[in-house]
Amino acid sequence: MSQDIPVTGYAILGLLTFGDELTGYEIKQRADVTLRFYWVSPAMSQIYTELRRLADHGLVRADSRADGGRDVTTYAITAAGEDALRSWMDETPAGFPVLKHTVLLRLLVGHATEPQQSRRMLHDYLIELDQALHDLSEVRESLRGADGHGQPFRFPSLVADWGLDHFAAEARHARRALESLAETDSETDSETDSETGGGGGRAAE
Amino acid sequence: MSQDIPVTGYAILGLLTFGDELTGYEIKQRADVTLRFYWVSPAMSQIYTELRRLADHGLVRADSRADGGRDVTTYAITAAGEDALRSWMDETPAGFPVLKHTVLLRLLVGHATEPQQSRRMLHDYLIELDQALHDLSEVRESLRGADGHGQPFRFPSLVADWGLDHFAAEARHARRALESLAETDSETDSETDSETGGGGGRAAE
DNA sequence: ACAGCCATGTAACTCGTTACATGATTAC
DNA sequence: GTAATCATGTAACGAGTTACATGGCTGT
Repeated sequence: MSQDIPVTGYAILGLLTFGDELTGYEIKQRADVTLRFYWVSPAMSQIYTELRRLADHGLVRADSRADGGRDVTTYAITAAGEDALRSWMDETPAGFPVLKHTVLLRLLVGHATEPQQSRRMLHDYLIELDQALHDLSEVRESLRGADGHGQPFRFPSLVADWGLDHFAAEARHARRALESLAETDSETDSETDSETGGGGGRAAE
Repeated sequence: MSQDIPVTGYAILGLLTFGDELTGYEIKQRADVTLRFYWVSPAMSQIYTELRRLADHGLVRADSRADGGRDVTTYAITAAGEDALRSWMDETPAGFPVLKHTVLLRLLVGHATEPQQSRRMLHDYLIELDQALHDLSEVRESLRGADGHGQPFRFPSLVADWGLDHFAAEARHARRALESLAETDSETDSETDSETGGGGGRAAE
């Protein structure tokens, strides 16, 4: 029946379970602050496409009203939508997370360029991680006060904490890799040297 | 010039920097054991498509020879391919990793179904993580002996260690979330006098 | 003999993106 | 008045998937 809904559709459906009626535009904004960390932030056009599909399936109810001179459409999840979401969660396996980690992909073939390029990349990544940690922290703070047991933001808080830890771990890994590459660098001039470089590592920055 | 190559193309190019000439089939196998953890494991058809494109751009050299009754084509990276890979790594920003984490997506909207469903999902995820950790450990072990400074598997080892830590962290997060959900559960029946479904089974680990 | 792996492709299709187009409201 | 934000779409396209098709080689 409603088997042919892509995951992003369920993600949007999920955003609508938090109570409010939202416009496509607002859904995009919510996705930008939360969904983007664990899934993706779909393009506007994709959101409208998906909302159309969900409406066709009766999973959301579209309310168009003229707000002044423009037509604004808000969307709310229907009972059928809640059913569909639940059966998706209960019956289809979640599947293993997919990581499209360009930083790791490049590090994997680090021998294809100068080590300093890998270090630069890791350094850039650390800066971006800092930003992500900052953004996600703000989200997490905004959930406080309603993150208790039966409260509305219990699950989002759980997920935000997971995400914060994840980014912190990424930063640790990036720093560790940087240290390791710093050793490589100071050894570079001494040509092929097979002994383990535990000794005189130099401070990076 | 060669601007229009998707990341997967560079990933394949990267696999070819480790020395051997590979067939499309072999590239798929290598991708299945390494790339899949940090990028994706492309479908066979995608690999052949990409190899065609890389060959058209002169970034790989295709060697077709008749091996018995069948035509087997092996691919090797060219000097132009090495240049292209290096300038991609040096000149284009890596970008923030994209995480398509269906488990977290579902946990985010955990209020849309029974808590036990979220727990089941996390439990399943832990099992899959175990498998991933096992698989990646084997890869990591296979790199030992050539993971030193100037050695061929230095970077893959760095990345494998990163990945192992990443999966270990994921397992920690999943367990923490499970504990948190277990609390929720035990509070649920004492608070409201709703009927308790199954006889108070408490399995934990 | 038959299953399973090796090996290579084509075709149809879907998700999602970028670019383009439109227009109204709000803030400076 | 003009820039930013709100709001909604269409069109072209690209990456990647599944399904299909083919056939040789290898081990039992």
